[in-house]
Amino acid sequence: MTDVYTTEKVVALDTRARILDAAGRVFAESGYRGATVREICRRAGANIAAVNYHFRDKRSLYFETLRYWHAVAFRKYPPHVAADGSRSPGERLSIFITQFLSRMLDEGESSWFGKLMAWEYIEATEGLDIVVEEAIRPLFTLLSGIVRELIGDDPPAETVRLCSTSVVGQCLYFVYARPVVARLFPDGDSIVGDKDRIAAHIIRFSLDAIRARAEVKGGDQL
Amino acid sequence: MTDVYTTEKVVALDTRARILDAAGRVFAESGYRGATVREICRRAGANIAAVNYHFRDKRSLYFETLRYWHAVAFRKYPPHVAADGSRSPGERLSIFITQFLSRMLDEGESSWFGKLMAWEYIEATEGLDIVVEEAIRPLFTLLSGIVRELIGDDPPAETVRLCSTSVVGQCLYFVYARPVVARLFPDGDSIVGDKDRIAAHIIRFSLDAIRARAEVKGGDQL
DNA sequence: GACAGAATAAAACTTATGTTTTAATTAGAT
DNA sequence: ATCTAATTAAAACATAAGTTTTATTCTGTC
Repeated sequence: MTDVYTTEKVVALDTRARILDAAGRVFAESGYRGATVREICRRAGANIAAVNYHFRDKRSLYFETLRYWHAVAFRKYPPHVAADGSRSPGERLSIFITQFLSRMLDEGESSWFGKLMAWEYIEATEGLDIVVEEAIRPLFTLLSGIVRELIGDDPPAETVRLCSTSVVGQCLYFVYARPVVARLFPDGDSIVGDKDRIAAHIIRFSLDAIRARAEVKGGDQL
Repeated sequence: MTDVYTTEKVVALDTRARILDAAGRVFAESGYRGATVREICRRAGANIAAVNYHFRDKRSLYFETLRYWHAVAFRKYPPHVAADGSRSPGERLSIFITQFLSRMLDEGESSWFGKLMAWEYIEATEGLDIVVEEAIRPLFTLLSGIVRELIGDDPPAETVRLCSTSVVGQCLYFVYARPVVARLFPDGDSIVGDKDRIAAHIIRFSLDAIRARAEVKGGDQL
């Protein structure tokens, strides 16, 4: 019976894996509400009933999708790179911002979880609590540490929170607002889609703002 | 016949106006897709068929709602206040940011159009082109002028664009990300909802970043 | 007071979508 | 080779939402 079970599982994984793959793609594109079970199954080459059979329902499929692609994304973009103590805080902020943008803007499946996360920001589902605790909070804590160090001299927690939020807000804007930005600057030289230029700007803008905070603090103390 | 017509119009406006009011509220709360005709009519105390009778369909009702509440919002928050030439660029940026946040975060109907605009950023409808041209572009142009003046010395258009975008991005983040921020900092002292503290932070962060850009430019020239 | 047209209301219709049922098929064990 | 359990497929079902139809009520005019 046990052997049978494993062998059967392999067969099941074929369809199950194809659905998880298609679900990652479709949920990333359209969000939870916008995605349809029919579209996921169509792309997976599976029958509609397969979602019920392998995952119970759309909601559970979504949770499984979050879990699965979270693992994939964090293998590709390990956050500890931005925590590398041998680098300066400024370098670490650069790495963080570049990685944070890549997570959401890259082509292909490595960015699916980042896109799911971006969707949760603006269209929260029941999965938000898990996403916050397992993905957003760790990243935000990492970012806060970098910001705290950049300001120096044990700044107030609220200052750190707000500056970190400004960094995240700028990044997310470039992910969400692409249709608007594309219309504002329809000429070809629009920055939309040029991840490197976007990253370079956010890094510079944020570093300047945070360092100014540090300088003022020093000035106050003199 | 003409007299009859005006009198009839008054009667029609009763229901029509109530629907327009309810539509502003519901579309602002839930966005175009999330809003339902049934809910709008329920709140308006009108029959479902009234939408078809007075506005043809949901899409046209939405366009009318945009048009109507756009006028209301710009009466309440005239953008020219942030263009007042007698004020310093820094003051004008403060006014712009405060107004921009108020447009979206205020209680009541004066913020409905701002919320509709915020929805268009993340869930574009066919109305986006109109919203961009009639509401977003004028504001962005105003903001760009302030930023250009803050940097000084005729900065590259792309620099102005990017810095302006950073300002807008920070503002919008605080509107969208409230569920996430509320979970990140569940303790009472969360900044969510404290519009004034949010505004003060964004003003400071942005002014510091933009002024740093100005200083470097000056430094380059020496 | 009766009539015409506008406005409202009730109900049905249509489509999209998640879910479930039931039948057919497939794979492995004996 | 046959049987059992797992898997897949087809179809039906249920619900929600936009739209439309039809009947009723209301308003102002003659």
